[in-house]
Amino acid sequence: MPEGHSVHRIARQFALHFVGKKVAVSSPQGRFAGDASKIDGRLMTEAKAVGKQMFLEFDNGLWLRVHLGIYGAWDFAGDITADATTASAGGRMGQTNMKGTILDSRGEDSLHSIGAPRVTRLRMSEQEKIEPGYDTFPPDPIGAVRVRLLSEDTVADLRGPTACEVITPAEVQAAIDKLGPDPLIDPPKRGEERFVAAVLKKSTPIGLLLMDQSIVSGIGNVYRAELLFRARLDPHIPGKRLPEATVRALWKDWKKLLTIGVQTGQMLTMDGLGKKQYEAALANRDDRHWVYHRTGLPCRVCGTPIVMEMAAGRKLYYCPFDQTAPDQTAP
DNA sequence: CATCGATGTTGAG
DNA sequence: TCAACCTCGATGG
Repeated sequence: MPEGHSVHRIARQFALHFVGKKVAVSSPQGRFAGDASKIDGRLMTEAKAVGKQMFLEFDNGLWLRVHLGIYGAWDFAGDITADATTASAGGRMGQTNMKGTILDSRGEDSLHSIGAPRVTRLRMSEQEKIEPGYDTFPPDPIGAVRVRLLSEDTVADLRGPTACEVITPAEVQAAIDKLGPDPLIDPPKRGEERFVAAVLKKSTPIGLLLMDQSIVSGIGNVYRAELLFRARLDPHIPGKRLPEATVRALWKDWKKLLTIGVQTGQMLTMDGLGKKQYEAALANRDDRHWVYHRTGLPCRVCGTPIVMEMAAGRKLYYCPFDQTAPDQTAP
């Protein structure tokens, strides 16, 4: 479920609260027990995200590779500073807070404790939310926890990942080499050039290319639909038929949306709106996108009903009126 | 309470 | 092309 922005935020959580600490690694559920012993008790030395994958390095040179897939999630607890969560305060998390069950570890309502250093329990997947607290540290694992990473004052539980394995540096490099550029990882110029070159050589429709992690990293079904609408681009156009300028603009827009996503923890794709509409988008998840999940609803620009069609097993949403072939003669 | 579907990927056929 | 993976919120009875 998480697209690239979530994974970067999760990596940041590890960088802030685990890197530099000795980590006890276990597998309460059991399925990771063999690999857990390879890194159990080591110091975590680095945390980084590339696209939808995260890599955690330990001081014996081994890495933990995690891909959350469609249901994976991390639960953090302990000395997790409010830092990583404040940016979401206006959105989804605000709603959670308003249910009234959220207390930080000092027993104060999180909404009214700006600057408070701790929250009780933070779940990070495609959404982020604060969950009810616990009595003793570390808290008991909730559900089937594949991996538990426990430092002296923080804990992270992983459940439902598509991929979770301990690998060597060479294998990390191989995994990254299979991925297309990530705007937050690749050097700016080089990332754009890689993307443009890859797209312009493919006869595959751009709607599929944007979802191909070997072409560009981190885009999922929401960002795909929204990027194409923002570009007013027909998803069916083959990559090689697009003007180069259009492809460059797509890359720049992805970099922009990803940056916003990492900053806010939300997929804000209607950033050009006025203040009033923008706040409505923040408040209502159903009112947040141009075309995603809006089958049959009127296009926000022209009123034409939004179309949904299946493409490679995923739902593709677009406006059949506004999203057209780009003008080949444009500069 | 049962069922469905999801912001993903892999591998079998 | 499609099922499997494995979890959980949304939906309907």
